[in-house]
Amino acid sequence: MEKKTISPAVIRRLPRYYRYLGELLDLGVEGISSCELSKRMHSTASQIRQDLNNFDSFGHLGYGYDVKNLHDKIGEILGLDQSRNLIVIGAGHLGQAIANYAQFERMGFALTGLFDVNPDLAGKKVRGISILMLDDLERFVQEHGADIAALTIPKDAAQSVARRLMRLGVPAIWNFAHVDLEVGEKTVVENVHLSDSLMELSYNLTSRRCDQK
Amino acid sequence: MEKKTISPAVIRRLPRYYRYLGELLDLGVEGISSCELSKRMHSTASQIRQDLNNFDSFGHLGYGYDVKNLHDKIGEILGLDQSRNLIVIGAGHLGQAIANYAQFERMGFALTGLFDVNPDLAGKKVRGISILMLDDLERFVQEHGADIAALTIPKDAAQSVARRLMRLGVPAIWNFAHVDLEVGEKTVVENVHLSDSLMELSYNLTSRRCDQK
DNA sequence: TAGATTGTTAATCGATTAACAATC
DNA sequence: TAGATTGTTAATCGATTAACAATC
Repeated sequence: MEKKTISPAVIRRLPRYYRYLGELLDLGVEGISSCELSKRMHSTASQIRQDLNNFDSFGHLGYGYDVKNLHDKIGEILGLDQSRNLIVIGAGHLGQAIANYAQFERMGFALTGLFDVNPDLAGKKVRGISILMLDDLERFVQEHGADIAALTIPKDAAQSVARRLMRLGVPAIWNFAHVDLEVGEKTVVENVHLSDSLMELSYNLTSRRCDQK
Repeated sequence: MEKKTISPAVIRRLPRYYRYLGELLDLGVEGISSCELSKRMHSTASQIRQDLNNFDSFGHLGYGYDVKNLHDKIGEILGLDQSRNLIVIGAGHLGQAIANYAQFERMGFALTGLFDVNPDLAGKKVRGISILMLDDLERFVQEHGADIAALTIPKDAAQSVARRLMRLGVPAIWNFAHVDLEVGEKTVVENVHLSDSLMELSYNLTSRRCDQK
C-alpha cells in the first residue's frame, strides 16, 4: 500500500499512539486535537501530525481527529486487523508469561503452540495448549504453520532454533534471548533484551545524582 | 564524575558493547580495534570511537582497545560494580521469571523481596525469598530498603503502586505494566512494554513484502 | 621505522520543532 | 463568519559518518 519507507522512529511511536487512543476510547472521548493529545502523551503536536501524515491525512481541519477512526487506522497500519499464529519456544516462566497474556489475543495474536526441551513439561497445558517437545517443532510448523515465534530460551540455544525457524519459513521471531540473532533478510526479528534494559536503568540510577540540583 | 550529559542514543548502546566485550573475553580475545568490533556488531568503527570518547580515551594508538579493561570500564559506567537490591512486585509468571533470572545477580542485582496480592502465594519461596503480601511493602522497604522495584502487575494497579514506591523513596522503577507511569523527577523509570514490542514486530511483518524485490 | 589505529573535528544525514497558509 | 486546527514546508537540532593529523 504505502510506497515510501517509514522511519523506524515513527514506527516505534505507533503502538504508543494506539495505546493512548484506546484509553481515550474507553473514556468515551470522540475527538481530539493533536495539541490536546500531545499534552497527554508528553510529546509535541507537531510530531503527532508529522507522524500520522506519513500514512494518510486522518484529521479534520478546525476539528482534530476522530478517536475511533484513528485508533482503527493505526491498528490496521500495525497489522492488528490480521490474525497471526504465535508459537512460544521455551516454556519456562517467561514463556508461560507470554503464553498466558490474554491481551495479545485481543490484538489478534493467537497462541497455537508451546515448546520446550524439558520432558517433565510434556503434555502440561497452558491456556488449553499442550506443551510439545522441541523435537516436534518441524512436524508441527509444517502441519499448522506459524507467523511469529517467541524465543524464550537460553542464549546458547537461540541461534540454532532461529536457523530451524528460518528453514521452516517462519517469517518473524520475537527474541528474548540475550543474543543478537543472525538471520536472513526474509526474517523479521524484534528483540527484547531484558538485561540491556536493566543495565540502562542502572546507568540512569547511577548518574541520577548529577541531575539533581 | 562525568560532567556533560550523555545522549540517550549512546546510553542505549552501552549494554550492547558490554555484552559483545563479555563474549570476546570468553573467547580469550585480549585486544580489538574499533574496526574489527564494528564488523562483529554490525555498526561502524566511527560510532564506536565516538561513543566511547564520551567517557574517556580507552584506546591505544596503533593497537586498539584492551578487551578486559574496556569491559570493566563500561561495567563501571553502567554502575554494575555497585550492588543493588531488587524487589519484584507481582509474582505471576513474569515476576517469577525475573526473580529467577540468575544472570541479573551476576551483574550486581540481588533479589531481596517479592510481593503479590494473591494470598494463595503467601510464603511460597522463589530463589530462597518468600513471597510477601503487597500490604507489607511499606514495612519491608522501611526496614530493608530497595534500589529498584520491578513492576510486573496489571496496568490498573501500576500507578498506585508507583506512588507508594515514590513515597518510600525507592529511586528506580523497572516497569512492565502497559502504561506510562507519572513519577516525580527524583524517580528513574525504565519501561519494558511487551505489547508495544509485539506491535512493532507486527508492523514489520505486515510491511515486509514491500522490501522484498 | 612503517603500518595501524586512535581521538577529534568537519561534513552529512535524519529527525524534531516551528511556522503558517489553507480551510472546515 | 470567526476561531480552531489541520497538513506541509522550512528551520533547527541532534546523531551518525567521514576524514585525517597525531602517534604508538
